[in-house]
Amino acid sequence: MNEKLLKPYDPKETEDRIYKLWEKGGFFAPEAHQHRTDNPNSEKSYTIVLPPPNVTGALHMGHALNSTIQDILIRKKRMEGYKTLWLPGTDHAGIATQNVVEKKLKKEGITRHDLGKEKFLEKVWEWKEEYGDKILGQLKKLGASCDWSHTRFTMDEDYQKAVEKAFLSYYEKGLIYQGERVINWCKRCQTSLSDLELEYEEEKGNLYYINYPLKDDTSRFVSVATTRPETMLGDTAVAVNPKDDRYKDLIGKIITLPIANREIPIIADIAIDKDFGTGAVKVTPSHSIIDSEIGERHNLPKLKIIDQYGKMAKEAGEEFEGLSSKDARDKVIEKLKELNLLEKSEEHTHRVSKCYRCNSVIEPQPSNQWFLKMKGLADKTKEAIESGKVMFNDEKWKKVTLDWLSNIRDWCISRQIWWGHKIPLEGTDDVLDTWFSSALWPFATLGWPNACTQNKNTCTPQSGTDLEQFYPTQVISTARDIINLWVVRMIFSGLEFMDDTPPFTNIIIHPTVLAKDGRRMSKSLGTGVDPIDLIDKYGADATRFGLIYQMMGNQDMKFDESHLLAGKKFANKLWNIARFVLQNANEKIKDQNAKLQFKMENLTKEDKEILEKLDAVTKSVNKDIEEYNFGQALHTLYDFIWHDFADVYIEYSKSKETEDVKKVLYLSLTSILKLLHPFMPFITEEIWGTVPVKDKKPLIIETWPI
RNA sequence: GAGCCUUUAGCUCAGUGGUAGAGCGUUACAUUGACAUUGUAAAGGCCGGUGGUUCAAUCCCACCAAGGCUCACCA
Repeated sequence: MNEKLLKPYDPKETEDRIYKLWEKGGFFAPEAHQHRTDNPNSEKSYTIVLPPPNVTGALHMGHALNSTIQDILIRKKRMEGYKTLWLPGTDHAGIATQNVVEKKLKKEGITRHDLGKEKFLEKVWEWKEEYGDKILGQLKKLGASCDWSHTRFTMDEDYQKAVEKAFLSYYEKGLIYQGERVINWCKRCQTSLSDLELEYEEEKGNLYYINYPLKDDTSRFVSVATTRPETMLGDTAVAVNPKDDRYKDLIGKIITLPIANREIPIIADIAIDKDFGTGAVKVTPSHSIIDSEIGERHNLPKLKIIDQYGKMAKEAGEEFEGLSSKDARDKVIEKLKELNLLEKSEEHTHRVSKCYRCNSVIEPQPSNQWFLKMKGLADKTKEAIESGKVMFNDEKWKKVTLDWLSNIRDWCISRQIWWGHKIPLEGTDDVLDTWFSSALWPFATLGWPNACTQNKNTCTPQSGTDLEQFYPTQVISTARDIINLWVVRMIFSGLEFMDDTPPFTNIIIHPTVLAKDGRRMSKSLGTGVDPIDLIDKYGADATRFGLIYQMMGNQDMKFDESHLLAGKKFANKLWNIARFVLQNANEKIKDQNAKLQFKMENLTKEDKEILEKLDAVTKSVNKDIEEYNFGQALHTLYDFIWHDFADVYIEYSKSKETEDVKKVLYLSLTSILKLLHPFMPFITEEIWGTVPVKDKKPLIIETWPI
């Protein structure tokens, strides 16, 4: 027996060594299957693109879980003889990365404006080099069998060309347009944001009821309810529902807007809910997206009274100019009280939209931006999902996604930040929404558009290119919070640019890893867990085990470290099982390779039972992995290995040292190692290295036992 | 406001129309023989609440409660 097995298993020493063995052997490359002679899958490719982590920070538990899921799939397919490619990379993450670099500079007392654009971008690139490599290094620690020679970054030179090409292609088709519209504006980041880049928080505030006097009869009022009285300075109408009997006679009448003393009309619009507030709404077309839509329908003038920093603008009136909106609000209320026009105020909880990157309150603003028309692209995407060309692992996401696509607005794709892809047209310094480039990930990473045949609107890949070999991919695995931001956009981008071929067939939305108390894991809450610490403490295999063992169904999981302890114990158990079996494997077995023959009639009841169970376990584990029930597969293996094989059969074998028993032990061990390898790749590879098999290959490229 | 999910042992979770299961934790006993990161055994649950369907409900249905998620232009 190999002397290694006589010592206890040491993950720290083993894991780095094994990982190097795999890398040196070139086993992560798609060609790793070529050593096989009899391989029915040799022509089939199996591709997964890693959701590129942002270069903002470090690996978190979600990455660890997601990478383990993808690694399980890739390792199994590799063992099955497929031409596998797991393509890694990182995302430049526009606003997020610009913000972290700005924060770092702030500690040194400088702003990006002090540095200037060019110098600032140099700093961001330095950051990217440091953190981009770091996070990929952490994936290696976890055992991720990515093909590192295919590593991509969303701002690689080729990738930038792909982004340019995609933009111009939309533009030439008339799908991208520029226009002045009210958009979501982050006054901290000084940029526009798409509807998806907002987060909502409940806030307690007040609902103020203000009396607006009629011009012709100053004794009559229309009472309007608002949470933001200061915006009345920009009102250009009051709107009521056309079916609201209370106001029918007032439609078309004129109101004298208090404080500003402007004349504004009372209009009728179906967007108004009769039952909320007073049923009459002040309309501020410049500072509310809904109001701007009402304004467009009625050709209302726009009055921009709040500037890009959230301060009152000149148009708000001299006495308000320069005030913060809070101060302006206080002042407006004071004035209304003086005028005796504040009818009442009541407590009101409402949802405030905030920037998903810096948490500042969003200030809707009219702004000249670029938009991508969504209707047609959304319809294509819906068709692909409805017809089953792309499938979610859980039906509920299908429904949610289709609903979202049915109510979609045009996508504001321009951002006023410095870090990102420049809009490839003259006359603008804007960059693109970071998700515009992420949307191209499944094909831009594979050589699109250079790998396409010439003179075609859609792409037919040239023979032999990565694009031809590895597109479409088979499965994408990601977190639920980026289904709309990313997954949907990849689908329509694939359909648009790759000849109606969706970028993947299956979508795995994995559980969210929560802290044990059910709260979100986050650094600022102090609830975060660093997967690298866990790997140090338990080993990568045990960390993977702990995560997958807890992943039953698609429920979010409250992360419990005790499962990692179970994984560590299990690794030890496996190590000792191997030690026992290999101590007992005699010379004869060593010569016979893994294909051991039995005479069934000679086997005992116990022999037959364990072999039958092994067969059943092999089949169910295979099926569970194919159906993405990873937790279930691991439970099955755990129970079989520990309780059926070790507790029962190994104990039995001690009293019955026949040739057949040794064969059964040996055969079971080799199958177990193979079945367990996708889940716990390091220890299984290490043990495999000591197993006496003829013409043995590393386990990572051995044959899957079914 | 609409939709969805969860509730089972101290903790994290499986599960089934007919005596309730795992891991971790706890308790007792066992140790030079693959493994104390072990083995054997034990304690521990009116399966969130109330009604209904059924011979029979933790499971199916309705309602309620608590917690969570997603979407939406309620000012």
